[in-house]
Amino acid sequence: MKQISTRFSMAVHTLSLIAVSPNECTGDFIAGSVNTNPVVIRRIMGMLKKAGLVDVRPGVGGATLLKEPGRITLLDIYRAVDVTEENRLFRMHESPNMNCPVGRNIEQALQSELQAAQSAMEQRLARTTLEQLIGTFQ
Amino acid sequence: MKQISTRFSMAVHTLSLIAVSPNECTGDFIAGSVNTNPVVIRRIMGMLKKAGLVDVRPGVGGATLLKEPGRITLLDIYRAVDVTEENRLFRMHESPNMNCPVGRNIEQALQSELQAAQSAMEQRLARTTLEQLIGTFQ
DNA sequence: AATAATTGTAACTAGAATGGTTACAGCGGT
DNA sequence: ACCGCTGTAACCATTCTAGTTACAATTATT
Repeated sequence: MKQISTRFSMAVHTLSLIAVSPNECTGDFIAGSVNTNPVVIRRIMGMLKKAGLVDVRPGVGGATLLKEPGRITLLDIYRAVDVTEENRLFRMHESPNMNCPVGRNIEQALQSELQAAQSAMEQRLARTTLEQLIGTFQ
Repeated sequence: MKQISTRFSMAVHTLSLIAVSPNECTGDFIAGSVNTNPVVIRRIMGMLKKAGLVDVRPGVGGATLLKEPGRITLLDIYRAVDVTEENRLFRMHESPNMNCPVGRNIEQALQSELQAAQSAMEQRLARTTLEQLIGTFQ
């Protein structure tokens, strides 16, 4: 990956819409605001539903938040849309040469640093709630 | 992207090798330790060279660090291997609907949060030097 | 009961990134 | 001149992305 998928920003956009205008939020309406295909939104809604963030009404349409906007963080959304593999931002090359002192030790040494960096990013995401985000422009 | 390319971890591995055993560090030798194809290492070395981190000797072979290991951070290496597009970790969906209050404002509001999260990660990478990393297993 | 709007998925597509591979030209000591 | 190395170009299979078409299932309304 060169960049984290737009699924994440679309999901934030989607939840913001549901929070701001709880009625009228059908997949097509959201797709119109996000400017993408409705199916893309439905896929994202499915992930948000699976994560317990929203309830989607089949047939009649529309969605509601299952948690208050003040209790949904950007990290919750990030995790919901499954944007990284196995919750690891950094991928490491596999099976380095164990006969080499560097090859033997690099994996563990680097892994903990990468994990720390990933955590720093995630904890920053966790500090912002949907409510705060909406508050900046509503 | 599901994950940040192994180019980064391979580059860290490569520089660690050069720091630890300044002689013998030909592309083939490094590739043997990393366990990949020599061309992959040569490509990475080209990027590290372009970033001013190493000097590679064509013809004769081998590479040397252009900065002390204590002055090369993981962030320097991360930046050198060009692992994200335009230095943006998060990609955002484009051209949301400007007729919608959310669509009109989400970009700027979210962008600053994402930038903050990215910075948190990068600053954590900047805190670790090659010297520290090598120190943990040498 | 029929209708219409909506959700939930499956299947397919074009485009791009990844990591590996072969091939070969150019460099530079010996 | 030789030999080993670097620097690239070209190509490949695989995977992810985001969009698209299609259609079955759901549910309020008529």
